[in-house]
Parts: sequence; C-alpha cells; structure tokens
Amino acid sequence: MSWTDERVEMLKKMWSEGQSASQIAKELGGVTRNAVIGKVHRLGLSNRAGAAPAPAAAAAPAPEPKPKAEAKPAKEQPRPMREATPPPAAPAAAPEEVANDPDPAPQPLRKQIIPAGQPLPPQPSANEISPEALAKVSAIEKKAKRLTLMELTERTCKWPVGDPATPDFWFCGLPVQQGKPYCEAHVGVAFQPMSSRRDRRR
DNA sequence: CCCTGATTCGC
DNA sequence: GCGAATCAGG
Repeated sequence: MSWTDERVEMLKKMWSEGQSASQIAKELGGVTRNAVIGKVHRLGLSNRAGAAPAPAAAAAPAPEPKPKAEAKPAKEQPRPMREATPPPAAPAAAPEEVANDPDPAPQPLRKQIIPAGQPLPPQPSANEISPEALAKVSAIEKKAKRLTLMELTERTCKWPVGDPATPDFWFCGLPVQQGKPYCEAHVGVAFQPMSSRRDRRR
C-alpha cells in the first residue's frame, strides 16, 4: 500500500479528529500504526493542533512565524536527552487541550427520549445504580471511541450506546478493564447490584 | 499486559 | 519517502 492522496487525506482527517495511530491504521488497512505515525511525522502534523478548523478561511494552516532562515533554533540535542530544559514559557495560561472545540459532529443532545416500543440495549435504565456510576458513564461517553461493531476487539469496551436502529449507535470502545468486556465506567454499571437479592442464601 | 506516540535508521 | 524496530511512557 502506498500513501495515495486519499489515504493521506483520511490520515489527516482522522489524526486531527484525535484518532489514535492504530485506529487510523486499521481504518486505512495495509499499514501498521508505525507507518501511520511515521507518515504523520513526515507530514509535519505530529502536533495534533493542526486541526485547522477554519472551515471557510484558513489558507495558511501553518501559523509558523517563519521569518526567513533560522528555522531550527535548536537543531538537536547532542545527546538523546529527553527535554533537557523545559522552558515552556506559557505566557497566559497553559493552553492544555484548549484548541477550541468546533465540534465537527453537531450532535445537539443525546436524546434521552427514544421512541418506545423497541427493546433498548442494556442501557443502565433507572434501576438502582448509583447516580455516581451513571454520571460516570455519561461522562465517559464523551471520550468514547465510538467504534462500530466491526471495530471491536478483545480489548475494547463493548458497551452499546444509542439505539441500534439509529445512525448514531456505537460502542464505547474504550480500553476494557482487564478481562472484562467493558471499560471501567461501564463495568461499574454493568455488574448490577443484585443488591436486594441476598435472601437466596443456601 | 495493554496501549500511546516518538525516534532511529536501513532500505 | 517509507516503516519496522525500538524507545519512552501511561
């Protein structure tokens, strides 16, 4: 496989979406995550900030104030030292994960009211699960990998989200908790209580 | 152990 | 340019 225009584009897209190299590799097929990472670096978009939202503007996705020469102030450390001097002269506040959030997927809200009638997935209905666990789950859904059925692996959380009969149905996909089929958050809510069932003693 | 991205270096 | 091997870390 070679890096055709299409493939590179896919790569750029997914990378800017925050997909991991391995996921991108799987999506593209024919390449390993190493290949993806290598390409990413060669393309010079190792920095995920290259999201370059600006849907209408943006002709210069390279806000590199490249005066003229002198593009490499610090060539290379003579020794493979890992950050010998961390001078992050962060002027304002640490722009940790700032990068605006254009929210490419304009999904207003996760409708809670789904057309009744059809059986819903395991969904943690309002049973007797600790509100905290529920909150944790809904919070985790924001970070979910949103995998499709085929993308699930032995180690991706298989918790279904949404209505299977709906376009936005996906699986959590976060790393499972050793052995379990779900991620930590979902394990917590999956292994139900059975609290009031201790009378079955024998 | 599983995973992540980063780097190196022979091809 | 490419990417496997390796590295460094979570």
